[in-house]
Amino acid sequence: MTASYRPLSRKDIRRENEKLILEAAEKVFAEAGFGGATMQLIADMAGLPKANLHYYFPTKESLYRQVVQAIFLDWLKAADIFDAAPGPVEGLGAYIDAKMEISRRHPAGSKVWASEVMHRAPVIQDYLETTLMEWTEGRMDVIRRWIAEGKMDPVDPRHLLYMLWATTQHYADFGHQIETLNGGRPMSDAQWVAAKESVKSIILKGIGARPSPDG
Amino acid sequence: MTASYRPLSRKDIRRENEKLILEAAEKVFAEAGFGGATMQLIADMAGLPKANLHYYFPTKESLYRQVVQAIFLDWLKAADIFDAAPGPVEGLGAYIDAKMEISRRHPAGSKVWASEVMHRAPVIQDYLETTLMEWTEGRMDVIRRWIAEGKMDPVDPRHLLYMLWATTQHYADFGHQIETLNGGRPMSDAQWVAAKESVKSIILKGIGARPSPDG
DNA sequence: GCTTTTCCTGACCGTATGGTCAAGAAAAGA
DNA sequence: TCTTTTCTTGACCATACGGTCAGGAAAAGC
Repeated sequence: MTASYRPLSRKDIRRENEKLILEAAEKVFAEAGFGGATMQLIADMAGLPKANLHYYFPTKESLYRQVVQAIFLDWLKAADIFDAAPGPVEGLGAYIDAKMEISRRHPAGSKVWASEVMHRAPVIQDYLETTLMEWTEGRMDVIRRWIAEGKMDPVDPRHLLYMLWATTQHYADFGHQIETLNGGRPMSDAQWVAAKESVKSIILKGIGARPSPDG
Repeated sequence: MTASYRPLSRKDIRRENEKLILEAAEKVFAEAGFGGATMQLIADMAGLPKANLHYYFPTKESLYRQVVQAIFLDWLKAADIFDAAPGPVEGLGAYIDAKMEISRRHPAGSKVWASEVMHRAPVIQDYLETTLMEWTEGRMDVIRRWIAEGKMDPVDPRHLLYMLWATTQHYADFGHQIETLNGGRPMSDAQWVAAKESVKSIILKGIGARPSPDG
């Protein structure tokens, strides 16, 4: 019991407050956009005075930058499974599952990213040109290899990737529209399963993915 | 010659200025979001003094509302072809073509819509609940009919529609990302053709669309 | 020509926002 | 214990924004 009353160390305080602020900021940026978000709103949601935000993050833009960076790194991780897979059924299937899960659990992040890109990426253009470019080239190589090995039809790997991004992120970015068309109710567990299955089934069949013989 | 120097009538002036303002507003709202857009920016882009904007559109929100409404009506038109088609190959193929063309020619509108929905549709929620809901139900009926007639696989029509929206609008909403990944150059005519073909081919094959016998 | 209506616009106003600062509280270091 | 460093925060500031308004210009109506 006594241990839990030990005063927080400096490092703990900093880590905890930064996390609190970043989480609040992600929500507010997602709901209001960069221009519509205010430091006061973020402060209220984090339960801290506004001046305290400026102590940890000197400007609104620096706070926003860190939010976007965290999202981007999160997405890159989701694609690790891609490379190790023996073929498109396993690799793309798992990738779709992973990205759908992010859309479900982390919709605010997806919205912030979409907003940033739609506004011509003023903050993360360098990421697009370096990290994302390399990542995309690498994944296209994997797809081309699968095609060469006869594991799927010879589709354009670039547009396949765009379709994967578009379709999976749609469930986060347009979640409000989907909810409205669902009678005002959020998608149930069963509906999420159906969504994943629909997406996977149409895309995998659409590219003529053939299950690995040694799967 | 003399005719072209006739002073503009009141109706002409109004129509012309409103059009000028709406076009400028669409661009600015698309690039900066509702919160980031300023009446001054829109005025500058339209080449009019700010006070003149408030003469035609009393508030920023009323201007925004009209921009979003125009976009929505534009999209509804694009789906007329859907109903008349004998089957999914013609109907969905033409719909994909039409929406891809809008993404190419009218990307700002798509971005404004995306932004509005991402921010929980504060301005057009009623449209979602009425017009869009009815439109969606009607199109799902068409798809179900095609399925019943054996013209395509029994896929979930709802998620098929979401995939169509997501994929086609992605080329507008994420156009900047696509351009960056394309070496910083906008997609060429040939690349647009390839994009359309990729999307159509994967989706139509993915749903097992069978060409109409009497096509 | 005279009156009415519509259009135009520079100057102005209240407010909200991002950001600053000084002074104190609390932990760390010696 | 005394000093140093880090953290906290109410009060404050300059600016930019949405919106107003009065007074004039220009068509329309008669």
